[in-house]
Amino acid sequence: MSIATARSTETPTLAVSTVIFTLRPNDSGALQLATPLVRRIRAPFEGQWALPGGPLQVNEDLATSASHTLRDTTGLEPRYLEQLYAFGSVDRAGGASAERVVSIVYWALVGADEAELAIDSENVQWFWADELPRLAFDHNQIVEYALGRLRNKLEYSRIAHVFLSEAFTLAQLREVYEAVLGRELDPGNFRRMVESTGTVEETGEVLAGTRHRPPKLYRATIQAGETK
Amino acid sequence: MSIATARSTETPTLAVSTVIFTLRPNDSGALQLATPLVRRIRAPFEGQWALPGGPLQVNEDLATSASHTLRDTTGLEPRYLEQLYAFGSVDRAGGASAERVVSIVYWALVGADEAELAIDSENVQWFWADELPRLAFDHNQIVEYALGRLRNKLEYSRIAHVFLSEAFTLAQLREVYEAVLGRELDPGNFRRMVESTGTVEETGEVLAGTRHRPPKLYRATIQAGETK
DNA sequence: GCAAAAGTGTTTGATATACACCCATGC
DNA sequence: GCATGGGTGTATATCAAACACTTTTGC
Repeated sequence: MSIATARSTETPTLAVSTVIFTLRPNDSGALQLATPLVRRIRAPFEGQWALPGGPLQVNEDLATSASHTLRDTTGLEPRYLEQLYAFGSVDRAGGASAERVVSIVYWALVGADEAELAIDSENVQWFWADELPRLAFDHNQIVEYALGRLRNKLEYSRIAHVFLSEAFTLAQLREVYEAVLGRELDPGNFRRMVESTGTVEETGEVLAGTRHRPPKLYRATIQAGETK
Repeated sequence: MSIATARSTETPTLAVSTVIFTLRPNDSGALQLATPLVRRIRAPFEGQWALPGGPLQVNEDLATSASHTLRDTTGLEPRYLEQLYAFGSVDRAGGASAERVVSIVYWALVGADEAELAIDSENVQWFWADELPRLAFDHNQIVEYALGRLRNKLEYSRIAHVFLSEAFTLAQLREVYEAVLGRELDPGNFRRMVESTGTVEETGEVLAGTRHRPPKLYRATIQAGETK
């Protein structure tokens, strides 16, 4: 299992990383999942892209640390934040590092509207979540795992609206589902599904300016944003 | 949030703990969930019961550490082992400790047959999972969380058979479900549910010695035991 | 034969899907 | 008026729960 040969009395280092998702329109105008990565500026994996994160401070809670990272790298606030998994294989650096690092990974969602304001710099760039380059450490696997969790969670819980602004049409909400799940949904059935769960309520307003019948606007009903 | 006042450059300590479940017949003969706890022999929470666990060794994988703990405290091997959650609130010791400890918690299942051989000593005792005393740290919450995960997992995955020995009757399997979920299930519907999932197959044998029609024996079909 | 659990069959209701259709607006 | 997506209605399939019934053993 382990390829580590050096033994020491040192304890493993603890880091917190965050997989951040948002939705952005791609070239053909459809929404697509995007995630920000940071370029590593030192060994191991120097120059390669990696998940944003850093060592856990003694006086900082895990979720707080994840939020911090998000703010520091993108300038954004998470609309949703949840612990994903703790990754700690002895050989997860693939032999590229002597140091043992255990990463507690969170995953976060930010609004599509806010995400447009996100910082893009030489060392922070957004990628399409399904077209990532080869990342440092085991970070490709981690993103895959987070994607699976997001898709799964979308189906049994009701977090889709966090991608949207406060008021939205059901067509917009459906577009979120379709982008995340990667398949088309029947508008009629989708409407019934959403209405039956009681997660949205009408605002009373409609969205004007479309070429056709103006759709009703909805808002999300009160629902706990997770942190644990 | 935090009640910590001291700041230091120290890094948080990393520990791995394990919530261990098995099924044991209670006084009325019905199966009930039991879990082993260890008595703390030093501050904080000296003398109180706590989850088995210990600091993570630099050259040890997370799941391996959890297995180790299980073996050391009970003498048993896990039949199922999965990461539960990383608990790391700054104040999770409730002010009783100056040290910051982040615990990566696993949950494990051991067979009811094996569990009878488990060690019971002055400092290791088995408790009914729903009648625990007040535990050290936030361990009561952790066990509750693990219980929820077990019940949930039982319904959508097929891990119930790990409590049983290799060959079992459907009535025994149903008894496991009933004990974990805490409600009775229709024998006929239960049979169909199990058969439709294809998780069991007939051994060809029947169980003799009952007062009535001898039930068929089944074994679990090949299925991945998780570790990640 | 009778009791008791094993095992089978049938009915019913809830829910998801497919798809036909009407509605309201901009042009 | 007509194109277009918004929104509603309805038939069908699938599946879970309830429950009646038959089978096979020990006594």
